[in-house]
Parts: sequence; structure tokens; C-alpha cells
Amino acid sequence: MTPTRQDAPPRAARDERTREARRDALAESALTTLGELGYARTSLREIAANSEFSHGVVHYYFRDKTELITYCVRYYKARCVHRYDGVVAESRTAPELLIAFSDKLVETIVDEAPMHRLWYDLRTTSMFEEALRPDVVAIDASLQDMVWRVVSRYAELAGRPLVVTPGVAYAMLDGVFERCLLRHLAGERDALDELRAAVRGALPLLLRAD
Amino acid sequence: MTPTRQDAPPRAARDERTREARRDALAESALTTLGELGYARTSLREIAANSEFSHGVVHYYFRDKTELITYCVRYYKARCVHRYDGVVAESRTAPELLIAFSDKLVETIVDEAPMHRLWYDLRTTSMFEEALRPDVVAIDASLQDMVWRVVSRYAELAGRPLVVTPGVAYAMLDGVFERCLLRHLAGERDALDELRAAVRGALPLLLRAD
DNA sequence: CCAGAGTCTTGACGAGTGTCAAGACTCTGG
DNA sequence: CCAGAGTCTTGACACTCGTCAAGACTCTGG
Repeated sequence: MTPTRQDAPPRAARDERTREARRDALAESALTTLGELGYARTSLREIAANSEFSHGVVHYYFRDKTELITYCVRYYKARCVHRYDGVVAESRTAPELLIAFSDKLVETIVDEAPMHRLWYDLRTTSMFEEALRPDVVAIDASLQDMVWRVVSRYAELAGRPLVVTPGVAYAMLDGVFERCLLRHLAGERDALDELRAAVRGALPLLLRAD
Repeated sequence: MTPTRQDAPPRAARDERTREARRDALAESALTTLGELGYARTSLREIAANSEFSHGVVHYYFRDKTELITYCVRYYKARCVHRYDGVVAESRTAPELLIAFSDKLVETIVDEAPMHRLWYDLRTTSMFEEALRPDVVAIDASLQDMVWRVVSRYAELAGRPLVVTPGVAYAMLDGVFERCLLRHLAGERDALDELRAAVRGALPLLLRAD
């Protein structure tokens, strides 16, 4: 066998890597577009216009629109489900974690509002389109775990047990977050402060009364 | 002046009433269609197909699609915001109200699932389309009031004050409800029982510890 | 340098959309 | 019974969409 140079891998392998890079680039452009327009109004031409390619190239890297969207959804998930792990790891007391977590929520609702509304859009759309449901359910479960890591660590630091299930804890916090996102997008000034206050007030309620 | 017969009002008045009846009939058909397909995939032809009229008639009674949708949204609101008033009026103790309210939530999530997912669809869509936002915000406020009537009456019967604002109480319950709706639509059997249990477990948390 | 595989652009297609105009139908006042 | 206002249907329009085929461009192995 002819030995291959290590810094020049065989053709197929290199192609596979650039191919993956192209798919990721298209996914980035797609996510930008989806965050601006929403699922229903996002067209392949608009996605391509937000990329460096023309509209036909999408079908060169993805079988159809559904495959692109699915790829985007998974791409998105991989990027966001560990958003609060730092908060969990670095907080030393329960009040400290409460403050860091609520601040982080406010930060992300400001910095990543389009991605958040896209997620709610996809989740709602999955109530009508079964094709989206498996991926949405998987992400929802990941988000529930993410919240549970925060909440259970909070309880641990507080030295008091939780009185809610992971599902209910996630649903409650998510409800608060979604409502504040809507109000923030509607331009309500105090939405952010209320989110912070709401979370700081709500988390202690999930602990057994001492 | 020639007196008009009381059981035969002038032409214009009668026309106005039948015109209103037509608009309501179209709104009913539109809501059915919207609940089945969602906001984005509902077309005027599909709405007309679910009515006794042809597709052109929509523009005879509504200026454009937006006016029809707006009319539908308000029509929907008027029908649903007093859903739990009976529960509030008839319950005599806090535990009784808790049971009646949670049962009613389960009942409506089963019987009116399409309308509920439509509401979430509209609310999410309003994050992208400003035209929908005023009506959505108004309905959201009505729903918050609706929940607050339940929750505050519950606190009153329990003889303990609430420790959350109306907005947070609504957001938390709505989050639990939305999550269970999604799971119910996904065919998860225990979604309904979990909704019931979640609400019965959650409402007491909103009262000051005794 | 050149053939050929790989990559990307362009333009077309059929289906579906909101909108509207022209005309057919219906009902009623005189 | 008839004219005309009111109501509804039909068919067309301009447009956008996902998809795909034909060809142009790019890059590289030999």
C-alpha cells in the first residue's frame, strides 16, 4: 500500500469535511433567516440570499427543505442546551446561583431573542406538523434536563428538597420565559426586570417550606 | 313620518343583521380550518371549502385576509375567556375549587385542543408579525385576568395570601398547560393525568406558607 | 496543461396563494 | 310580473414557492 501524507488526507475524506462545512454554513444562514421571518415565511431563496450561495445549491447539499430544517434544528440544539452549565458549576451558594441564573436568562433573552422565538415557533408548529414532532420532543426533553440541572443544584445548595417534578419545573420556568420574550419583543421596557424578579421569586417556591 | 312595523325593520337594518351572521359563519369556518392547519397553512380557499360558500365570497364580507383573521381572533376571544367563571362561582372550599379547576383544564384540553393550539400558534406568530400583536396582547391580558380570578378566589377560600403577581401566576399555569397540550397532541397517554396532578400540586405553591 | 469530477448558477416547471373583476343568480319592492 | 339592488360564483391575474435539469465554472490528479 502506498502511504498517504498525513497533512493531505485522501480526496474523499477532505471532500466530506468541506461538504460538512457547507452544510453548517447553510444551516447558519437558515437559522438567521428563520429567526427573522419564522418557520412559515422562510423560503429557500431567502435562506440562500442570506448566504454566499444561490438558491439552487440547497438541493445540492440537502435532499429537500425538510432535511435542511431538521438539520438546522439539531444544529441549534447542540449549540444551546448547555447555556447554564457554567452558572451551575460556578455558583457556591443558593442565592448566588439564583442571581446568576436569572441574570443569564435576561442576557440570553436580549442577545438571542430571534433564536428563542424560533424555538417557540418550531414547537408550536409541531402541534400541527407531525414531521417536526420527533425533533421537537427531543429538544424539549434536553431543555427540561437543562433546567433540572439548574433547579436541582439550587435545591442542593439550599439544603431543601424540591416539591415539583422536572417536567413541571421546566414548564413553569418556560412559561415565564416565553411570556417575557413576547413582552420584550413587543417593546415593553420592564419585561426584563420582571423576568429577573419573577425567576428570583419563583425558584424558592419550588423548594419545600422550611 | 310613516310608522314602520316593528316585526319588519327597514331594509338596511335587516341586511346589516344577515351580513353580521354571514361574517360569523365565515369566522366559524375559518376557526375550524385554522385549528386544523394552523395559521400559516390556512388559505382562503380552504376556509371557503369548510363553509357553504365559494372562495370569492370572503372578499365580499372582508376587505382582505388580515381583516378576516383579526375578526376571527376577536370572535374566538369572546367565546373562551369566561371558561372557568362557573368553577369560581360554584366552589365553596379551596380544595373543591382546586379539583374543579384542574378537571376543567383537562376537559378543555381534550375537547378543544385545536382551538388551544391555534391560540399558541397565533401568539407565537405575533412574535414575528407585528400586525397580530395588538390583538394577541389584548387576549393575553384577558387570559391573565381569567387565571387571576381563579387563583385569587382560591387564595381567598384558603385564607392565605398569594405570593406571586398575576402575570407570573398566569405564565406558570400557561406553561404547564402548553406543555401538556403538546404531549397530549403527541399521543402521550399520561399527559392528562399529569396535567391534573401538576395543577393540583402547583396552585398551593402560590400561597404563602402557613 | 488538460480531461474530468466536483461544485455552483441559472432558468424553467407546476402547484398554490391573495386578490379582483365580470357576470350569473336570487330576492323583493313596486 | 319585472327591474334592479344585493349576493354569490367563476375564472383569471400576478406572484411566490419547492424542485430540478442543463449547463457553466473550478479545481486537481496525472
